[in-house]
Amino acid sequence: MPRPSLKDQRSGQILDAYLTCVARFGLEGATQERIAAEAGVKRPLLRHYLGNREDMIAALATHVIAAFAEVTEALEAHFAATGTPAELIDALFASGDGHDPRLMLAWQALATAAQNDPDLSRKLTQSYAEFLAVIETVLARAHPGAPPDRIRAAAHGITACIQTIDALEPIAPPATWRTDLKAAALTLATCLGGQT
Amino acid sequence: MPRPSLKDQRSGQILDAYLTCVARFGLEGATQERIAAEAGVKRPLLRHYLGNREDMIAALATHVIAAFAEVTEALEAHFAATGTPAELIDALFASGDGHDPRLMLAWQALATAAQNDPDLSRKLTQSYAEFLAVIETVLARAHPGAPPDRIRAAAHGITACIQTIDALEPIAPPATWRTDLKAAALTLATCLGGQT
DNA sequence: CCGTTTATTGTCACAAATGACAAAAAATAC
DNA sequence: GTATTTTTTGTCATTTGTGACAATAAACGG
Repeated sequence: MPRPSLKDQRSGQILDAYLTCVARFGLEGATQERIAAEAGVKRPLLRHYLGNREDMIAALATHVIAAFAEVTEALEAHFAATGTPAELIDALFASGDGHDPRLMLAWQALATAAQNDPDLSRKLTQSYAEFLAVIETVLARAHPGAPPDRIRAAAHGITACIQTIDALEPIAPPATWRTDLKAAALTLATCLGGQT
Repeated sequence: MPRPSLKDQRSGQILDAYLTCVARFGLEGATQERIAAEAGVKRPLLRHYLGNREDMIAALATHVIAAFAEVTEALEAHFAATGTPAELIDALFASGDGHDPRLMLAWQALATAAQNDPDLSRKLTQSYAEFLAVIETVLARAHPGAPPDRIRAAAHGITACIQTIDALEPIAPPATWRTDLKAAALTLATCLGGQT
């Protein structure tokens, strides 16, 4: 019988290196040389496991969207039925926990490249919408009387704070910025009950 | 005497095309071919007016930071001494007004590339901080009793909403998202008075 | 008209990225 | 040990990006 396949393991390893490079250099800056160096393999292996450049981008998009969905599902599992918005915010802003800034940076890079790719654009929009939906669910449960408009707005604002945290990461922002963005998210989450 | 110099005009024209390409393809994806095509000039002109690749990036960074500062100063001139936070939010989210989504996208692209360029990183951080400061000034004037922490947090949240609007632009988000993000910013601006 | 300065175009060489294929090495079943 | 399949490496041509220089065209003052 054949030699045991390392396809899954190697593919994951290369995809992770790809993710790192995209987060650091952007989508066009993530050359095969850099990816191979980051992954610690020879360049032809990239083609062997993930295909040509187009295939690699598609694989990365699938990976990022899947990882995003995983985060979303984990949040839903933990907070959809129980837990306060404050706990949700705590979990979202817990640094290092299960949260990977590379994911959002790669998401942004893909979004930039999606301007001429309606299908990718649609997938990214959907993944973002699903994330929003979970936040809305938690907020709506904590504030039954709040109007849907306010719930939606708060969910968008909270998500924007999270997104901005990761987007600012490359310029090494002052530590207070992180605190302030978390506080802003918390304000949005708790202010729903304060004023109708 | 010499032929009249078009340096300023041409430089501006090329820089604008550069900005467009960076917003669409990212910093590494903005090749000289694309820039020249976008600007409607031959490629060697880029070198003639802006220098080599490194010079071009520096020129773009200067341009983006200057444009950002211009927006900041305009805001300060209009709202620092008078005007409500609600009017500020209205101005910030007025589409097409004087606001150019390419600017924020290029800012992000530069930020991504600034990971190995401490000087650029510092300049970007500073431009962002100055923008924040103006928002804080307006909020503090409207809510004299609010603690500085809350003011800072609100300013960060509002800025995050603006940043996210532009960052989502490439994927052509639903119209409600824009409305919701503006509503979130408005909530942050007005919620300061509601609860101490 | 002439000279000077600038704009504009053309062209070359060099480096980097990518795509594609061939070949060697390794591991497992039989 | 042999065959088979997979991994891994090596190497080529093609394309693209960049840098640098030369040459032409144009505008203005004298």
